[in-house]
Amino acid sequence: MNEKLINIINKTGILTADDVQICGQFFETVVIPKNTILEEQDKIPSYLYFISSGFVRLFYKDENGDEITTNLSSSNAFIASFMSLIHQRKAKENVECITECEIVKIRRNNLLALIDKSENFKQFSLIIFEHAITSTENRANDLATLSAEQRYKKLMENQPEILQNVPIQYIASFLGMKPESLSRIRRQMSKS
Amino acid sequence: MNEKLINIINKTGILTADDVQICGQFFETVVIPKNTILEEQDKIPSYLYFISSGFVRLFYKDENGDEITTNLSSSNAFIASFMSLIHQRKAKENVECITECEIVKIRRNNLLALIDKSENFKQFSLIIFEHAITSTENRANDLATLSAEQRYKKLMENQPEILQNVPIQYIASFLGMKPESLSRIRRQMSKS
DNA sequence: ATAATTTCCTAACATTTGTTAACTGTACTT
DNA sequence: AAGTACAGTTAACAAATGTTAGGAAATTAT
Repeated sequence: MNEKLINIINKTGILTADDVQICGQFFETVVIPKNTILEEQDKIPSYLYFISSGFVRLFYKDENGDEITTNLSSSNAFIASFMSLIHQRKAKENVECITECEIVKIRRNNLLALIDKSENFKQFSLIIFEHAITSTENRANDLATLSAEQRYKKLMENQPEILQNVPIQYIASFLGMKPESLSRIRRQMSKS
Repeated sequence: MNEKLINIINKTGILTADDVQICGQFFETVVIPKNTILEEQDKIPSYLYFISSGFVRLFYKDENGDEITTNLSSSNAFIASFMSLIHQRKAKENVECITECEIVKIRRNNLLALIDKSENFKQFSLIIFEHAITSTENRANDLATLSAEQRYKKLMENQPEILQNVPIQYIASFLGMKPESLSRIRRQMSKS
């Protein structure tokens, strides 16, 4: 199985070597070209994804056709249209590879089987899920309490690799501002 | 058991009459005075709450001691510090009754027992959980894409009862703006 | 009931962010 | 290679929101 995924799993300390062995049967590693849509808005998603390398975003198209980026993730993160994946509902968002990515994926039914089989894996998947929710909560609270500049600075500190590899327009959308505003903020910061 | 809770349960069509019967043993109805903290930030929460009547908020104190309201709920909604309740972790937020409330609550261990016993109840609790997550996602997306005035109008349309019963300062915080800004928006809207 | 405290509103002003439009550079097509 | 589209930047201006300060109204405490 993918080495980075194994590392992440071991870091949690939840899964035994046997558990990891079993997992390996269900995870599949694939290389995905830049700009590929992995899961599509309004369709029922099939996979949970682990990003071994590369950059992935979640986004939805609003009523005006504008793309709203709701999540930016990179190496060692799990990503999916979580709620829709679990409930087998139409996804509210697209999952897209921004760069070429090495992706480790597991089908929903296999994921559920693992969860059902192993208490450890149930715990592990809960943690993945919790990360996703925490990240949404943090985005909401940051948008509610921080200025555009503060939000950008926070992203710089927490996920600097994003700034180097993700188009500015996606970053601006994720941070809840217009690309022109983000441009201005970057320029002003580079002055002082 | 509480009638409103039974109605909500029946609406989903998931639980049988027997299921509801069993639930009744674990849910407890209480009347809570105004301004009571049900669960406290940085402590491990114990209960899942159903609001039979009244208004409840989630809020956290930030590093400056400012209170940030992250959720405003009223009758027929479930509320809790969900992730912390499930994982038995310190809560990131307080759960507070804004008005006098009739609350139906269930202890975490009983909730887990029900989930474990009944596939139906597992499904039901997943739906409760999904609502909570969807509401956080919507808050984030609204904060990212709508102006302060648009956010207020949307709240007016979706939860008008909130405006009559929740202090303006909490509403402003929930909507990610200063109370003075909300005041101005309300005044300007009342003019035209 | 009165006083004290808190909430809400108002207004003037400052700051931030959005809008529009033009321009540059880059990537993609043919 | 030329042409076209797209992404990012810049600047001037407009609009929205924050800040500060003061006062009115409501709530709570004495």
